[in-house]
Order: sequence, then structure tokens, then C-alpha cells
Amino acid sequence: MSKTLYVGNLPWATSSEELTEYFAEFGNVIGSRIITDRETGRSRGFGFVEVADEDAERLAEELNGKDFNGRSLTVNEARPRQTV
DNA sequence: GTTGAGCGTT
Repeated sequence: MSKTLYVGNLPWATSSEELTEYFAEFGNVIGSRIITDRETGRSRGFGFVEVADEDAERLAEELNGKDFNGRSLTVNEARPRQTV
């Protein structure tokens, strides 16, 4: 099982791999996804990280407001996509 | 070659 965390305030040059590696230091990370502009393909400066549900809560607490590449991260539990 | 609050495609 896993949960998805919303990660904002990211540098415009941030790959999903960087996010995964960074989050993996704090808990069990399944994977991550950087949201890029559909038209330009550029990073929107935020993304989503899928982590183990047992660590999702702690990861959000630990990484929210934490420094990442010079930026203060914004981490929260992702909202449902209505695609359920 | 830029920007800075936010919640996402197969």
C-alpha cells in the first residue's frame, strides 16, 4: 500500500529521481512524479511523491518546510484525483 | 535564456 504526497516549492530544475532519492532518505519511497507543463514540457515547480502509507505521515512532517536545493519544500498529503 | 502559488497523466 502507498500514499501520495504533494510536493511544492521545488526548483525548476528538479527531476523525479532527485525527489525520490531525497525522500528515500526519510522513509520508504515508491516513486515520484514531477508535474511538467503539458504544452511547453517545462517543470511547473511541483510534483507528487508516492510513499509507503506507514511513512507518508512522518515524511510530510519531516520534509515540509525542509530545505531542498536552496528551496523550502512544501509537503502535504495529495488530494484525491476524482479518478477513483 | 523568463516565473514562484499551487494539487496531477497514462
